[in-house]
Amino acid sequence: MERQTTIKDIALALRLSTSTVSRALRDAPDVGEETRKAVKALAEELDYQPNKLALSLLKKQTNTIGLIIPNLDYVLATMVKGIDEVALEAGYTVMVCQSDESFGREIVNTKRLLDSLVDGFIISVSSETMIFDHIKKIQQKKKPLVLFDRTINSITAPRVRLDNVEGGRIATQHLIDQGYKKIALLAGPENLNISNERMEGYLQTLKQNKIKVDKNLIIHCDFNQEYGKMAAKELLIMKNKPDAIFAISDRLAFGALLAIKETGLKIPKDIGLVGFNNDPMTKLMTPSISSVEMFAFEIGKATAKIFLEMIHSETDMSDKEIIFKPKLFVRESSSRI
Amino acid sequence: MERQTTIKDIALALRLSTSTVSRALRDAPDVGEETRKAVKALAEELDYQPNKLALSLLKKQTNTIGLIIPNLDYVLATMVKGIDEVALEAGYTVMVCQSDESFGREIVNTKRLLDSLVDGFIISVSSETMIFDHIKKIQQKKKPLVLFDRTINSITAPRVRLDNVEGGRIATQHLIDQGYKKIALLAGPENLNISNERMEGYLQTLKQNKIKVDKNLIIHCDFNQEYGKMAAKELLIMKNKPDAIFAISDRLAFGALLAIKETGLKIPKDIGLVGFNNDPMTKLMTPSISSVEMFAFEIGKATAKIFLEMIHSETDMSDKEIIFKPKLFVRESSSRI
DNA sequence: TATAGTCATGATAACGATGCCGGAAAGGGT
DNA sequence: ACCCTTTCCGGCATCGTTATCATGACTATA
Repeated sequence: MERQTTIKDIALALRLSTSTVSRALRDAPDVGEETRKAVKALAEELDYQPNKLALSLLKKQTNTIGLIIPNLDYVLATMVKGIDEVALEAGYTVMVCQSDESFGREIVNTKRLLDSLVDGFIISVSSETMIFDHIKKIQQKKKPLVLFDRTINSITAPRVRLDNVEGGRIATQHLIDQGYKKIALLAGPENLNISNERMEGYLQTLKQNKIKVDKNLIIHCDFNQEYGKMAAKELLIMKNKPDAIFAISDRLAFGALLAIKETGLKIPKDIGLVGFNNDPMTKLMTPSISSVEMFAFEIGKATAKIFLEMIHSETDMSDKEIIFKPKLFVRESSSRI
Repeated sequence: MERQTTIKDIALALRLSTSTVSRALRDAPDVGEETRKAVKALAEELDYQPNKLALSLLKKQTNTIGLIIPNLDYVLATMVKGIDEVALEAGYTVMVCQSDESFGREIVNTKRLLDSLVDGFIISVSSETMIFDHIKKIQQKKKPLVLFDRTINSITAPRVRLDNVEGGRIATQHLIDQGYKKIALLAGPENLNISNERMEGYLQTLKQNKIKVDKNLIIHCDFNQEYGKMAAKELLIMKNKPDAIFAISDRLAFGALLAIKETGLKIPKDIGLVGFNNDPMTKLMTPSISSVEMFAFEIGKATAKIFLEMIHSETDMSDKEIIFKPKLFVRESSSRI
């Protein structure tokens, strides 16, 4: 690890004070023209890079964003890309930490990032997280915080998310419009907002269409193909089995697709299927799977923008909420008419 | 942004010097037992956290790893997870930067991370990268550097990767064993190591089996389903069209699968298909796709371990190379016998 | 009793940069 | 000849922490 050239080296070489060198490099007004040129020339020659640590220590600002996410699946990876793009543009670096859907890991990550003195946090909580003390701690320390995708109602902070209820509605209504009568719901973990909201949309739509809710047709499971497959199997061996499945995520839908194929049922004739996220893979399956687009990249960008706004302006934004409207992409798996 | 409690606050409150407080907190030997207790108690009460910036500035060490990757697809996300796990364990935080397969972005990211004074770099290059000055600069600054997955031969640094030639061999040999005669290759970008190595394995195996290489059956394209589909279509409308396709990545294989389906050819009867990466999705396709497992998680962990070794030991490791052996998972898309 | 040796603590410099203040030199106006 | 303003630059403190050296009080030893 080579010693970096510092402002002091330049000062010494040119018989100037460090103050003057510092000013020259920053194009401060009160520096002689020749001095400035000499300093810049030497800085260039010695490949001088200002030491960010020293600056951060002084300014109490690291230009770093702590990003905590539960995993790196298609949707989150896309959101991260959006966040990254905006942050980079604004001169911020993003520290990504995966909680791996574990409450414990999320706490460790939060602590780590707090210790590293990130300027603020962007968080999407793990599915296990039901206690939010670690997040409250961030706010106690008055660090900017933005929640996205999987938001939390009991925390007052700006949030960016999809209108999941609406997503549940359009998916369910579409299935009903296609003539499906007994629509099952493959839901996510029980305490997860996004899952419950999509379920809410599902329930609302059933009621609006005067379809009785059958609780047996609602199954919760973790976001994982295997679980999705098992859960779908459970549904398909019931006496009163569904003629359509609305999966709260595409991963679950992929699992369901496998389960359906194994039972020999025909899609979309015998049974319909709609997923959520509009994963590019949905197009590639046979049959292709209808899915609800959630504009992950845009959500990521909007999140980063709000974060930056929060950092740069003094106004309270804690009640700001940006909600994206979902859009259904109809494909073979649910096109019966 | 609330003022953090510092060592000075504690010193002032207890009428001690900062030196003593510092020693007490670090369990240094020459501190009175009572003093130590008092300091620790107060530190606890005030929720004191040592300022990492100050420490880093002093120690010239940030406990941070700069990770540069071309994207966050399944394989890389899995590798990142492996790296993250090992790094976290060792007290390091990973700064992930996506180059998005762009040479320019890769350079910007490198510069950023260098400026942020990360302790070292772990890099998998973008497919555009053919000039390595930015990477050489890292080495000039004597920062530890480990290359993984997409490594570079002209740079002397420890590397962790798959035996891609072997991967190409086992995939190709498998297709030959299944009775396929005219095996096409869906290759990646022209200057990408991993793609060329897999191609090398393909070529070797054809020669060993006395099969003449038909250059028309080798098509290069970017890692993207759409391109994969287009390239496969090109192959399938040829007069002398192939009876099997070996795709250098599963994404390309997914595209190829679509193309094949559209032509109405039967898999695996009329045409065989083998992919690379063993993406979980390969199991879910219809038909399921045979694929070469590359042990991404293990590669990630091994990479991080080497990095840590490099940081902690003084011995030169620049010729260290860890090579994982691939394993073929045979599925429906190539099981003809 | 003089000397050396422990023990607990304090003072100071340092890491690399910036911000504020003050001062010398030069120029301009009366 | 005097004062006032610019212009340009150096000195010092500061950010939070640790390392090194210094100091003072007490104890043990000959």
